[in-house]
Amino acid sequence: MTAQHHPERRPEDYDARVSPFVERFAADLTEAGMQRMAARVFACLLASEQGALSSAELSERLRCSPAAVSGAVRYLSQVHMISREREPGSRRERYRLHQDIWYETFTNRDAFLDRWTATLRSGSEALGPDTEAGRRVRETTEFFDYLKGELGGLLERWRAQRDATGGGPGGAEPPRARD
Amino acid sequence: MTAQHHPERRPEDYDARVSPFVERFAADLTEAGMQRMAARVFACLLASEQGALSSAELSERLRCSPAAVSGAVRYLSQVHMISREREPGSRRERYRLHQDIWYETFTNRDAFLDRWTATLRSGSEALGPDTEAGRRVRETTEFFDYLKGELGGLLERWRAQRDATGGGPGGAEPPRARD
DNA sequence: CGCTTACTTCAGAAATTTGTGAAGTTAAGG
DNA sequence: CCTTAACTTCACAAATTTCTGAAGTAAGCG
Repeated sequence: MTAQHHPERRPEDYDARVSPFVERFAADLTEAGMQRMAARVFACLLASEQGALSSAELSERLRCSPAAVSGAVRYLSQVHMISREREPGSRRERYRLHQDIWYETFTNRDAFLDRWTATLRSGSEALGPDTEAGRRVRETTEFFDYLKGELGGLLERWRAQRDATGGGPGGAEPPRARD
Repeated sequence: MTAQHHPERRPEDYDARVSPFVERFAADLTEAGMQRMAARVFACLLASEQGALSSAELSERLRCSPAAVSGAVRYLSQVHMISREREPGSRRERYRLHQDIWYETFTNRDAFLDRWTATLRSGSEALGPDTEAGRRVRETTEFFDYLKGELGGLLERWRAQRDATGGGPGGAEPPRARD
């Protein structure tokens, strides 16, 4: 019944060494506003050898019901942090972290920023151009606009830097096949 | 009973024009993980003429109990988004948005990033340097380190740009006295 | 074709968060 | 001093979130 097909570390290592990290990082994410189970699933995938696990593997490692996993992965794929793929010739589904997970995730934050700036713009109109409150809200709008504008470049630079470093000696990262 | 000492817009304007904005922006913040009442108080201060309100004013505008305001402002000052000041010769306290609120707020996010990178570093050790999971977690650590490093400069550049713009013609923003 | 596995959905129990009224504390002002 | 205003703290009620077991659906496999 246990999933030992992969050249992963021995299962007992998960509990002893990996689980504490998963739970701690999940707690960090939860504190920052993420749903708890979604955070646990995400952290568990991050710490998995392949960056992908099935529902059964997740519910075993996290000691929670398949139902809880189901809810969490639905959320995570809605916000584009994971993708779901079917193992061919099996009804087992695998939930996989996106390639370039942080690039993806932070890019999707644009949607948040757009909503916020829309709200703020309507607010600055309601307050009027000749009030201090209006000025403050306008400045806030400009801040988030600026942030949005900068974010893209920042992410690109990080990607470039990472790829440059990874290309050095030490064989850290084989240029991952796109599929 | 009503506070009409300030050259604010007429009180009825708050309900009709400002409150919808306050509630909408508060909802945006809540959706992003902020406590609801804290978000409402913050949004209300943002939309206030002076960037500062007393507990009574807040509980009137938000139609909530003084107790709820008390809890929210405690939280907001813990995370350094507002400061509390006493009006001299009065037992009325005012809660004031920090100057440079976004600069401050995002700078304080460093604490979050520090906690995350600490967790991630311990995780990459637990996973070991020769595993794909370890590599992934290490890359994540590096991403957040990079983010932290860039954030300071980004904020400085925004501040510089804003101050430059504000200094132009049109008298948009008098160089705010530090006190 | 049914059997079985793998996942999803749903109703509800449990836990957590949120906000209130009431009582308490502190300090201004007569 | 005593009164009163302004906030805080606390206990509890209400609302919300979170997770589970049970029942349902779909697809591989014999």
